[in-house]
Amino acid sequence: MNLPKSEEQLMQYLWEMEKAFMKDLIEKYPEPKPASTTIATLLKRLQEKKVVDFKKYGSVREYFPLISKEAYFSNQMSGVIKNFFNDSVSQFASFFTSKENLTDEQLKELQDIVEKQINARKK
Amino acid sequence: MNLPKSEEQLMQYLWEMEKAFMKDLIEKYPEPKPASTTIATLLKRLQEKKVVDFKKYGSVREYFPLISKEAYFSNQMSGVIKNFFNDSVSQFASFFTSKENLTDEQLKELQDIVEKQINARKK
DNA sequence: TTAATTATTCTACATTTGTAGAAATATATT
DNA sequence: AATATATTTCTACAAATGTAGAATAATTAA
Repeated sequence: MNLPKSEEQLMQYLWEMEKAFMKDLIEKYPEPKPASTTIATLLKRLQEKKVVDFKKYGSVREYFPLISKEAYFSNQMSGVIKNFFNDSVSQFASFFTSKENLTDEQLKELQDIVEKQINARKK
Repeated sequence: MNLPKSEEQLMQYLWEMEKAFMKDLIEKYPEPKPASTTIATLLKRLQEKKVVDFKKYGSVREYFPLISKEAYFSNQMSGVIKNFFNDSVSQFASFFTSKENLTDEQLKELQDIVEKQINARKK
């Protein structure tokens, strides 16, 4: 599932809020907000794509995501890694740590994270 | 610069070859190959976008990328990281190491890479 | 040199995406 | 109840994308 930018943006807000009514979503958008019908269209399309659904409270709809940010993100990453690194995660990691503008501090953090992860798996 | 899938695929091949004639590009595509005019169209569009250019050998054109895979990739990553991790690289790294399907081995590799990187920066 | 092959440009057209007005509904407010 | 407000569906339309045929120019092989 590869959503277009505008829909992804909307999903971003929805993931953040977990569930939301139209007006909450509109609020999320920074000025200049898109027309409410634009948001409605996006919601409609996302429903068609089975990415969003809603629960009805009386006649009010509360929208919620059908796929998790994690799943979606993982998928995105897999795509990038496959495309750019021949499916080699370590090749990617190497690139990432060297080229991506990590500060020394962040690099330390990463080291920490990796270590924790390794330990977590040991047991 | 965010290229559509089909153009990105072509760039992928071009990056791999560094420079190429039409026929080399066509060869790269797996069966069933797209029509050659399709590839020509993509090349044209990429030229308009200033992402690809060519050198003329007589009347034969040798195409080459105007932006590096690294630059393009970095940009893609920044976008993903910004979108999904609030611009926090370490948050991304954390997610990456835990959720992404890294094998233990790969994780070790990553540890190694990080360490090397840290050492490389020390001096 | 003539026919076959290759490369390039133009044109075309169906889909998808970005955006939003008009109309219909439902809800809240005076 | 009458009006203003919010929500939703429909319709619309331009731009971007995916794909490729027709026509043309250039190159090669018979």
